[in-house]
Amino acid sequence: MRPLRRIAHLDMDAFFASIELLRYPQLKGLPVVIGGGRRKADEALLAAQPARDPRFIPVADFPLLKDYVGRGVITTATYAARQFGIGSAMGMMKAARLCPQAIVLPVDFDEVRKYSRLFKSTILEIAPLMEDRGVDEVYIDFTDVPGGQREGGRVLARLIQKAITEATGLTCSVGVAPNKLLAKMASEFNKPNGISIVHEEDLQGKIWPLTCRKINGIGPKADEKLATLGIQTIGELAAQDPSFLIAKFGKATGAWMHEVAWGRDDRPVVTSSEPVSMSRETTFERDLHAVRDKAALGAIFTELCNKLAMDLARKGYAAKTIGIKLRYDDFRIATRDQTLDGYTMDAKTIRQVAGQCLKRIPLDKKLRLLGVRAATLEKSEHLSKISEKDTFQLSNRAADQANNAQAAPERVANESPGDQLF
DNA sequence: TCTGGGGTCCTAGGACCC
DNA sequence: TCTGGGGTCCTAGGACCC
Repeated sequence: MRPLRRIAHLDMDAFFASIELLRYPQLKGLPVVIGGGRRKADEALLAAQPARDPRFIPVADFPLLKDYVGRGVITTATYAARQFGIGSAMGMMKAARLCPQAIVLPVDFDEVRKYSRLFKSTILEIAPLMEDRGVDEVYIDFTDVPGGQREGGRVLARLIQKAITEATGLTCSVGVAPNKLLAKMASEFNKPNGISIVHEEDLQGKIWPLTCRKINGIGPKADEKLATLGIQTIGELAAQDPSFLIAKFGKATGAWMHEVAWGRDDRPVVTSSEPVSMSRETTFERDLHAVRDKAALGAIFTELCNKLAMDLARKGYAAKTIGIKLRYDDFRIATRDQTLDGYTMDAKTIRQVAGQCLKRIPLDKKLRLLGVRAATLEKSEHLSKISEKDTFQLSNRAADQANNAQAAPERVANESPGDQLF
């Protein structure tokens, strides 16, 4: 008889912050927030107050550092900091208001990577089918692993949780359920350091009372739209006619909503996947203008292209599509991209094509972010040797499209800042 | 006092081809 | 000559996630 499908979702508790608490045990129990990992901001943090332990800076002192780190966000907050309403992705300045005494630490990416590898390798020694969902999160297929069926998966979950804590000194939360959708929700039931088991028959009792927002894939927009339709909980969503949801949200999304509300999800645990795109982007310390800050922007742009080329080379990929992204001072985002005839991983080529993309965007408003993206990737060893010249010739179609874009009415002929800049 | 950086997937329209 | 339908590629934007 085929065993029941048991899928686990595991995520590390307050990962970035917990790593720092291991290093500085004297901070245990205190509100601590971790910065957003902007290199300039981290350097400023470390340099700010050499008289004290330079890393222990209360967030209240952040306004003094505003010129350097004012645009930072929080990656993780300790549970003590969360008591004050501080959470991930919150701006540093807002955190400073909510809890002025909270200690701010910069992200130590080397440490994060080290612990990430450690907890994943610990899992793999016990359960081979693991899907990577980021530095601090995985799905695990328990179905055929010894202990994976005992007590609905609790026995194996306990074993893995214990092994991770022994290997890393950190805690994690685990949910085990018939599929990824329910496992992800279950892992949130008992944080931190918890285990939750969900069975198919728990749908009505444990899942339907939750708000729709708890579904992985329903974000703020969909949640708001559901609310305007009078649908708050997953149970209310399940009660809707599929055709109603399809009429409101479109064929794919509407049908999907109905399925997940009934706890149905047959996505497999995927142990490896090919990247779809790679990108580099940066938010400037102050908003920049295409004309007035031409030199600074140009240097940043070239740097991003160089880094992207290095990323491609390091990971062994070449790209056929090069694109750019920018964010205006009003937070609106614009993107442009261009597909080449061949593949490239060359920094100069990337810079040139990205520069042409930039020329197709109106640059009248100030910018706060610039990014460069490589897509339509291919493993570079799969590619036959193509001469560099050929790789960046635009296809006729791409060239036509670029020309059409240049002729577009929103573009100010000849006087576009893009022309002056590039 | 706002709001990082790196991703994935979906939609929709137009070009182009059969 | 007119008309239509399907399939694929390309581009832009947006929602969502970690």
